[in-house]
Amino acid sequence: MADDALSTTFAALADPTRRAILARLAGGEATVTELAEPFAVSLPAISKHLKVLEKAGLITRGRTAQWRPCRLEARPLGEVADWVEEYRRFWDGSFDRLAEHLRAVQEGEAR
Amino acid sequence: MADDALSTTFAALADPTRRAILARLAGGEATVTELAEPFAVSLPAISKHLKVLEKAGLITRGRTAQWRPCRLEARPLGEVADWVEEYRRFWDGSFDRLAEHLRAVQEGEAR
DNA sequence: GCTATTGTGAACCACATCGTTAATTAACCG
DNA sequence: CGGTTAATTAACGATGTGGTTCACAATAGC
Repeated sequence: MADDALSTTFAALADPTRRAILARLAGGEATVTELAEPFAVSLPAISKHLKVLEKAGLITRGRTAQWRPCRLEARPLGEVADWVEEYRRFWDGSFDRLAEHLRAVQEGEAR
Repeated sequence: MADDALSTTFAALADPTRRAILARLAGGEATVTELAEPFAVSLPAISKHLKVLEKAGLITRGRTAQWRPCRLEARPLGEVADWVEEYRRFWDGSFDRLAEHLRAVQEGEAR
């Protein structure tokens, strides 16, 4: 995988388990076992997912006794939002209609 | 890789070459050789990237003589935008300040 | 029909990813 | 100290990714 920040973030988000973990953390901090509870995978698997999320800067982990509470860190999501926003005009309708209008005009000229 | 639509889209975006291809296509249709020109990789490598983008629904390909012009299809990006928007309150500042306020209040009560 | 251009397919390699089980670290508690 | 709980590390396997080179299909144009 490419090692630039945006690629790392997108790669971290390309997994439903990891996105579900983020959704859970949006409701507040949670420990690893709490996060693992809804999934039919082993604890080490969850631990690996958390490491991916941490490397992407999407979570941080504290340390309270033997628990390692995870917190959501959404700044990288802000960068994703900024990136995708550049393309908004291509999907929000107005551009499609404009493009079709332009194509129609062009065909008219060709005739 | 997971096979749900959102995961496929995120995975397709987790590569700077593919994002650059999308950026190029935002300026209009282009052929495979045109798209390959800025990159120091072989044509088959670009062909594979295009296949990934096509499977994610991010591009469509026409067929004019021996050229296969590519077009940007941004609808999946709209889904990405919708997904990330759910988390906006976690990075746009106001929430951080609110959270800190709540923590401060809680500490006050604990004293 | 021959040749050049455009693009894909097949086969292969190096390496990353996602999962497992078993062992290990770290901390609490009686 | 000994036992329990929480979580990570290590080692392994299956599969996917991204790149290569070489061969091939499809079309244009002489």
